Amino acid sequence: MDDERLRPSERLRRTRDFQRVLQQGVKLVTPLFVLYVLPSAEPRSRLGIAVSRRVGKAVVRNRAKRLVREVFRRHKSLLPWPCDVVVIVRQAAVQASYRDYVRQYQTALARYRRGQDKQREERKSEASLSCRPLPPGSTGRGDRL
RNA sequence: AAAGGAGGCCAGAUGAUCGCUCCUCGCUUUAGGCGAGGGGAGGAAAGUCCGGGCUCCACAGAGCAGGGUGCUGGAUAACGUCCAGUGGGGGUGACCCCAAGGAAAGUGCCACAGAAAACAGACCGCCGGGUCGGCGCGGAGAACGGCAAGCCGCUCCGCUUCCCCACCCGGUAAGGGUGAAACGGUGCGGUAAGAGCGCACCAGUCCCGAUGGUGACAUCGGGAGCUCGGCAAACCCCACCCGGAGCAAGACCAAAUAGGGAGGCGUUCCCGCUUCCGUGGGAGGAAGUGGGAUAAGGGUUGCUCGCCCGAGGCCUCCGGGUUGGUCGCUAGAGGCACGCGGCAACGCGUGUCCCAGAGGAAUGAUCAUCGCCGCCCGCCUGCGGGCGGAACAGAACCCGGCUUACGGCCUGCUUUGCCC
RNA sequence: GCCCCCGUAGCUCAGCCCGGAUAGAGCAACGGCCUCCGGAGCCGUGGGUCGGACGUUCAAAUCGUCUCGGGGGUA
Repeated sequence: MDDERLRPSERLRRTRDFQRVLQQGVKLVTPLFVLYVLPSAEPRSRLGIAVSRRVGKAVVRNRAKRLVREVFRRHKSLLPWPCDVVVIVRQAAVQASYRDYVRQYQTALARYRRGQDKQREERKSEASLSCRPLPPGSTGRGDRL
């Protein structure tokens, strides 16, 4: 998975998709942005970005989106399986550099993987279930708490 | 050198790696993918303050209302923009600024202060005249008071030329603390006092004429004592302009809901054709279809008229579905160069170039080198090394302006200071 | 894209249409009275670039233009 491209099919474009990820995904808060991660049935991970007008002017918002897109594109291997990811950029990200973005993204996804591994082990001990590491939406909703 | 003021230009460059998007070509193909080549933010892309193009609105027609503009001439597709001028104003100057029609069409407002704030009027003042006036003067009286017969206060009568005080009548606007603004200014004459009442000069206004200019206007001459305050970014008047909406305009394709519920209004007439019924043939009737006139109602984004649409139709409310794709979408009032016309804005001609088209929304990230600026160190005063910095800001249908934000460079200009 | 509203004391608002000089009201703040103390009540006090700039006017919170910030409607 050393693919560093970002095709149109790897982007979230529908309001429905955004709503689903925001409601059912795992929320990961960092100083620069808020990540929502939800495992997906699609062959590839998809990215959606939201930047509020309160963050800054058009130039500032566009730059934030580009940096987030770059981080996602360069670090796809951090996701253990295909996921839909929504990134909500916070105001503190205005002054941050590309390196800051990378650092925050890495730590956030490390936290995500640790949480998922723990869940999987619990589930394995309860009952030997499917080998496919693709949790359905119902467990995803439970992950938020 | 320092301040100032005008105009123009640029918006770091090159390369590598990893990406995004569009176009062309080729291969492959189920959407799609791969390869090659090429294009990919701005001077303001911004604010949305104006003006157009373009598209649609069963036509855009008239009047009213509403909005806008406001010296002149030109430029332009158009403008509230630009250019050239006129008239004002500011600055020592280079230069800059001005919503700059009408206040002798009308209405309204001008706080406080002040006599008075707008066809003038008259508080003080000045002047003239008047009075059972006061005051003054003269005479008389004796009741009352002071008191040494007299005299004074007092009472009555008469006079009053002048001066002073009060009041009344009239003249006048020279002077008057005020105020943002006070009914032309100065001087002389004149007068009871005064006043454009008269005269001289000056300032302004209006009228007439001449000359120059397309014109705004300028200059000159003559006349009228005409002196008529300001505010129309107060209402308003005059002249000119404005149909409405906006690319989410609009066109097509696909999908979905299923002709959903409640209330109200109207459910008419004429003509042609076809079929059927009827009949001796007709008249007539029913259904379908095409056209016309209307009704209810609607459109004409404020109102009125007018116009237009309009027969299982229209209006209002509630409920439900879709909220995907393609086109519009970038070749244009286009850029650049040269020539010509014009003071200029700009126009014309020729040649040449094709120069962003996204759609949860592309144009990016990292690194290196060079160039620029600042600081520090070495130091042969030119170079080397290190660190840091590089503004405002991101196309969303397209143009022309305006305004606002902002880094730097260049050109010639003005004033002041110093040196030669 | 189109359209609208707001900005005045620490806070919530008047005043603006139709200009006139001390810009008001309530709450809050501060001081005093009252009370053993506090609250409530009563009396008093301070606090304003009227979002900013330019203009019109004798005079601007008010009128005009530009601008900044905040909020909303609509397809």
